[in-house]
Amino acid sequence: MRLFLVDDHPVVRAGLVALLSGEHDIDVVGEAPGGEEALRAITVRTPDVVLMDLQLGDGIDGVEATRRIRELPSPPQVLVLTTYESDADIMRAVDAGATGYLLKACPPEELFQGIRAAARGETVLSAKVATRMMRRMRDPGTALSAREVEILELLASGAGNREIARRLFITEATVKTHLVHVYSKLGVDTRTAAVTAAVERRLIRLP
Amino acid sequence: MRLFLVDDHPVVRAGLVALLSGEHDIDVVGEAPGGEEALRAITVRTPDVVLMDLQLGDGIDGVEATRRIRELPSPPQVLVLTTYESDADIMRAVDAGATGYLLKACPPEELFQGIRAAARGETVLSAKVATRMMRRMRDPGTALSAREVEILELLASGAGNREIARRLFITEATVKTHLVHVYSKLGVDTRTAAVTAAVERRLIRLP
DNA sequence: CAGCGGATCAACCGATCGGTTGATCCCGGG
DNA sequence: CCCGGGATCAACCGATCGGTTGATCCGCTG
Repeated sequence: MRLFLVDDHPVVRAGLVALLSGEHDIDVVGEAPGGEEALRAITVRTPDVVLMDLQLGDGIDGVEATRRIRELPSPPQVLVLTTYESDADIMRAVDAGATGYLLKACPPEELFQGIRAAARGETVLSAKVATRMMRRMRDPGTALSAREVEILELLASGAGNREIARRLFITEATVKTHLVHVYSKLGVDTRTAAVTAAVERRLIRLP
Repeated sequence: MRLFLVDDHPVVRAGLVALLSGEHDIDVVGEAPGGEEALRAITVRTPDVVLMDLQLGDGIDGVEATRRIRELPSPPQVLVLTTYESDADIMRAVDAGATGYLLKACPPEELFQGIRAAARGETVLSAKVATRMMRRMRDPGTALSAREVEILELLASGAGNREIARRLFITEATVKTHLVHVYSKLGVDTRTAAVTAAVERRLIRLP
């Protein structure tokens, strides 16, 4: 099974290579520190699975890299391996076409099995990630939509309604409508309280 | 030279061991995923240098672990190796007794040299970290007063000016004056942006 | 197909916020 | 003793926000 690594930290790439050297059915056929380099290399190394970090320093981020990889002809599976478990990160990664979402805190054996499962095209999620997704499914009444989470992230950056509208290519009226829903679902009535509630519930993550 | 690793991610520990195996003057004499385990192990492994991550999952964080290690009799040097370069993290780590502060994004060779320098008791800083510290020294006018931090904490709870005034037994006018100063010092112009800036700088902590 | 929920937009209005100017009080250092 | 800085308060005003009502469009599901 051919595996390609994408992570901006040399230490992590070296660690993955070292850990995977004991798994003889998994061959690391290449690695890259950023999304652009990965896209170029993947077309010639033809991996079965790409192990992708979401935070990639400068250049495109892991979500955008995942999206472009999945748009290639006969693309490899993309398995996200990252530190954070916010709804915003998970939803975006899945939307971009990721086959799975594992946390770096997971034990190595779970990582190995995840890579093999991803190669078979199976969806693989860390226990904590799966729990979060399940809770979202069970009570969709209180779960925020993807759009509402986008609003929250811009809210957390300190943007006003006009700025949010501009960045999402919608009108202020729509932003306000979303905000009313967000406030209602989080049980708050100010933008600041919404941000702190969202951070505490791990809906979003402060950079 | 005897080195001890503290990092909650098995992948990172394996990576460091793999990278350092090529440096024959550096012996990894132990490793731990958390601060408590590290403290117990260090007393018997007697390393010269401890390589410390700041984010350690559950339990005490890297700063607190560093402080306790430096309180041991004839303690090892502690070299911080972490992902972030926020002013607050740097200041807190240095205050806790860290010998140096390196970023995980740095090239491995810089890491090797840093470990050797730390073993000699020299202070070692990543270039970006050194730049931030210099700017911090030159511009101390951004320190918030105790009262302003109190205001920020109530701000983060989502309280309006009236509520803040009531809880601090002052008038709304005074709250507004404090807010103007807080905005100015943090370089923002909305309450929400002030909260996120304050959280990132660790001036306040979300519950 | 009918209906539901999500996303979009509009208009209105009172409440709150952000910015400005100016003032008093008190403490501690030069 | 005077000065600076922090904390306190006041009044004003334009901008923004929060709440409400109502509407259209689209995709999914029973």
